[in-house]
Amino acid sequence: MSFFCLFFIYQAHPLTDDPRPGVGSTTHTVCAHHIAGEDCKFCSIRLISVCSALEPDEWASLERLASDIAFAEKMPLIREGDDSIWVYNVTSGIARLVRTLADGRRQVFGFAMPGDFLGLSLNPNWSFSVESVTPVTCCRFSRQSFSAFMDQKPHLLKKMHEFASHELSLARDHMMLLGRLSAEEKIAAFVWRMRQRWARVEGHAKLNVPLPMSRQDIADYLGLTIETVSRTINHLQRDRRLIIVPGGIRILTPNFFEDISSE
Amino acid sequence: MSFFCLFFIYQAHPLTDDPRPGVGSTTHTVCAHHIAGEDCKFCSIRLISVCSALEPDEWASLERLASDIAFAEKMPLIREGDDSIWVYNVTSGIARLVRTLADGRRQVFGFAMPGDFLGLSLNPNWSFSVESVTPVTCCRFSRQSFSAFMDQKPHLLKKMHEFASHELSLARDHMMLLGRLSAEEKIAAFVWRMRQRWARVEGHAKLNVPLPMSRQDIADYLGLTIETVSRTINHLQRDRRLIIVPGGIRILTPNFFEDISSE
DNA sequence: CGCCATGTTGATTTCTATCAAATTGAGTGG
DNA sequence: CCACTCAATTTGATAGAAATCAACATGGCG
Repeated sequence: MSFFCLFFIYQAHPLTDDPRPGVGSTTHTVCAHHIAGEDCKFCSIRLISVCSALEPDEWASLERLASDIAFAEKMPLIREGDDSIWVYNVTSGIARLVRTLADGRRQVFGFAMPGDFLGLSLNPNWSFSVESVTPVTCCRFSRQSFSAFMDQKPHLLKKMHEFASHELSLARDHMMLLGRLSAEEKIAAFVWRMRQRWARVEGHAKLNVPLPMSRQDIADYLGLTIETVSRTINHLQRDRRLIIVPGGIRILTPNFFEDISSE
Repeated sequence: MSFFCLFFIYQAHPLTDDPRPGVGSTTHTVCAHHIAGEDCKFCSIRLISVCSALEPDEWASLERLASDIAFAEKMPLIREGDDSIWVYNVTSGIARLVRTLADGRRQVFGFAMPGDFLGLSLNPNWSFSVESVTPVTCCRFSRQSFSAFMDQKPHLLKKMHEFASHELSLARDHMMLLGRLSAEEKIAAFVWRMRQRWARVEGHAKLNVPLPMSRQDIADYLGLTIETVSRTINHLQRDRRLIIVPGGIRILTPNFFEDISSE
């Protein structure tokens, strides 16, 4: 097993291209931090990521292709249109998948969380951007070598297909939300979805739901404006459905959220 | 090669459950028509479907698993929640992928056209309904046997993954449309998308774009109401962007549509 | 302590939905 | 072949939900 322990400062740009006022232009200059690869068998997401398809003895060969990389918050991991040199397994933190139109209108497709794979399609370039919301760490592979590895491991390909199918299913849920739900329903479904998503990362569901993304991110995810998001969340608080807490919300009436999400 | 030529009348129900007035309750009683399987090498979609992954000598073994099935227009191929006994390759016609909420709100996820595969995820049950818009013919496989066949053919699995990835990409385009485009932009993008989709089926793009689905289907696809769809299309006609023709529209200013779709 | 980003609240506008009615058009039977 | 029927579509008037425009509040951080 070859471990390269050089601490390489990966040059990249903070998020400065956003045309909306007040977005971007942080003082960070260090975006990504390439650190030593860790042993798969100590990996916290090995059981929930695509790697779960592999047998312990196969991890060794995958490790040889992997390197760990860390991103500060609000940094671009991937830019829409870029060649996809790398694919990523998110090991910690949250990133948003986003596309922006020429006039600045933005749509967030989803939030990548630990265990999620970026590059499921193995396409030669990216059709969306990925930006860290919190600090993010990833296990990174070159697309070429990961693809070649996959060709030798049909069970890994099968797992990738399962992940892509699951994403497709979530995408359809989201189309339903965007096309047919009211602002209140969108917020309620979002809160419930985040609760379930955290449960899968943490192993158990809680009524405290961390929402590390900004109101703008939530708005762009739900096809709303920041004002409507703020108003709706505060309205739900006034109705005693939830309480706004630092860094997220606390659900008071789980049934209300569950019913809206499943109807 | 075993060909079963019995003409079996498959019992199924017309679309009668739709809560909206005037939808459903056709006089058809014959839904699906199980007809003799055809030879893959004469199949019109062999080059654009998942079957394109297979070598000519592999078609023979796939044929043994396949049977052709025909549906009249406005018939259910698949009901949301059903066990997925079968998976389908659409060989002709158009079907809509749709989900309906308890209160009747509907979202159309997309339109399946010749070459499209229904059941990419190979999940044991369906998370959406599929209903024929025009008469539809499919090449049908039992999910179990298709899945087993796929396990023997990694290149077929890879093709399935490519198709799922492509669907995911289209799903993201559609999230952008639903979340951030205006009614006029939605209609224009839809028209352009249908034009491109026909081009892939027919091999060449035309300015005449057949739209066999109803205004209601278009509305439910775009997250609009039927009235807004009608008004917007007629507004585009008044602006000399297109002409409404029987069964579809004719594009007059391709650039206008292309620009809106790609911005 | 004050600055700037982020979030909240209020007033008003706008786009699309809703409600309502008229028109078209495809299919049916006389 | 043509009148009739019913569904589908179009058009018009009005309502309503969310966007927009505009302050104002909060809060983290130097």
